[in-house]
Amino acid sequence: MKNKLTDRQEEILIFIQQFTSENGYPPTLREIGKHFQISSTFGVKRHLEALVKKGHINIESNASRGISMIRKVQDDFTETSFNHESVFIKIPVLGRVAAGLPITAIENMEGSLVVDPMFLKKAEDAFALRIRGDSMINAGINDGDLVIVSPNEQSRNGDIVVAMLNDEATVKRFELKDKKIKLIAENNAYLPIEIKSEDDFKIVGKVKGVVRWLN
Amino acid sequence: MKNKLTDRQEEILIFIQQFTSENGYPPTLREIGKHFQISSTFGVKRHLEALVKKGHINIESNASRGISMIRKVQDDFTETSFNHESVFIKIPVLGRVAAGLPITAIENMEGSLVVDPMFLKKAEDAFALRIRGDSMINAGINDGDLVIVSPNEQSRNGDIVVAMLNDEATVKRFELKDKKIKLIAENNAYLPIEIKSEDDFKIVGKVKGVVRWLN
DNA sequence: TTGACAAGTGTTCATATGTGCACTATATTT
DNA sequence: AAATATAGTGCACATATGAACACTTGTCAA
Repeated sequence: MKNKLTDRQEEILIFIQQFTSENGYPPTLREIGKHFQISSTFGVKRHLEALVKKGHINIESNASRGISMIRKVQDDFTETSFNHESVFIKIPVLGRVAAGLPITAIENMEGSLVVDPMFLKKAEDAFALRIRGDSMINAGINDGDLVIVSPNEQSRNGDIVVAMLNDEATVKRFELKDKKIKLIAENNAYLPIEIKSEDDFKIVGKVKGVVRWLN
Repeated sequence: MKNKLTDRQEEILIFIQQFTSENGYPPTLREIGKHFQISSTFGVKRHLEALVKKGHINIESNASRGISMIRKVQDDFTETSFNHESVFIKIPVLGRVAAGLPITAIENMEGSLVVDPMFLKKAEDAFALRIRGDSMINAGINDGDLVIVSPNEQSRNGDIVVAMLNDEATVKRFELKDKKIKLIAENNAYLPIEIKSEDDFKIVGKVKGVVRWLN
C-alpha cells in the first residue's frame, strides 16, 4: 500500500488539491481533463481510481464532484487541531427537570459538556439531559445517554423532542396529525400518548444529538 | 451588505458549512432540501439566492455542487472562543479504515470532533469512526453514528471493540471464552464470528463512546 | 518477446443536478 | 386593503457529469 504515485498522478492530485482550495469545491472529471488536455473522461477516471487505490483521495460514486482529499492523520493532524476558527461550545448537563417550571429554571446541573461547534450553533443555547428509562431504545437512545436539546428550534413532525406533560418531562417522538399531537415512544412496550386539550403540555426543545460514554 | 439572515437562511448556511466540512465537497440542492424537508429544489434555490445576495456564499451557475463559502472576518466569537491550547480535546474523525494496515496508518480523515476532557484523557490518542450498517443496533449504535475509540486501552470480555479481521474493520462485542475469540454483533440478524487461527485478526481499540447528530 | 502497466482516444448512456415557471400560504409593512 | 418578503410545492427541461466499453500507444522489466 506504500504505492508510490506516478508523476502524472501526482500532478493530478496536486491539481485537485489546488482546485478545491481555490474554488471551494472539487473539480469534475472533465475539468481535470481539460486542464491536462486529456480529452476522454475515462482517462481521467483511471487516474482517479489509481489515487483512490493508493489512498490519497476518496470518491463518492455517482456523485458529481464527489472527490474528497484524504488528509494523512499523522503529519497533518497536529497542525489542523487548533486553528483559530474553532469555537468550543460548553453546554450545561441537567440531571433533572424541575416540575412545572419554565425551562430556564431547570435545576440540578450535573456538569457540563463540550460540544463540537460543527454541530451546534453557539446561539442555540442548548443543554444536555440525561435519559431515564428505555422508552426510546428503538431510536438508539438508551438509559443513561445524554441527549442534546435545542430549545430554540422549531420541532417538526417526526422529530424527537423533550416535552413537558403535566409536570413531567419526557423524551418522545413528536407527531402532529389531524390537529392531534401524539408523543410516540420508540419501544413497542409503550403506547403512544395523545395530548388532550386539558393537558398541560409544552415542548421544551428538539433533540439534536445523543452522546453516550461507555464504562 | 450587512443584511441580516433569517432563521431559515442561517440554518441552511450552517448546514452547508457543516456538510462541506464533513464531506470535502458542498451539497446539492436536493441534499439540502432533503435535510430540511423541502421537497422542491426551487425552494432551496431561493434560499441560496438570498445567501448569495447577502454575501455569504457564492454560486457557480450551472455547476453541480457549485456552492462556495465566503469567509467573513467577523467577531462573532468573543466569549467562548479560542481558549489557547485549551483543555478541549480534538480528535480526528476517520471515515474509513484502510485495509490491511496498522491503525496508525488509518487514512481518510473526514474531519474532527471536539470531545469533553471530562470523558477522555488527552493522552489516550483516541479517534472517531463512522459506523456503517446496523450490526450493533441492539447496543444503541446505529448506522451513521460516530464511535469514539481508544486504541491504547486494554479490551476486556464484553467490551465493544473495533477489530480488524482479514483486512476489514468491524465494530463488535468482544468475547473470549475457552481460548476462543468471538466477535458478537448486537443484532439477531448477524451470527457471531469466531476467530480462527488462520485469520488475520487484530483489535484496534476499545469503543469508549458514541455520538450521534440528528438531522 | 511476452506481458504487465501507465496513459490516452472516442463514444454511448444513464442519471445527477441546476434552472425556470405557475401557484399557494403566511406574516409584516405600507 | 394592497404590497412586499419569506417559505414552500410540483413539474418540466436542458445539461453537467460519472460510468463503461473497445481499442491504441509507449515503457519497462522478466
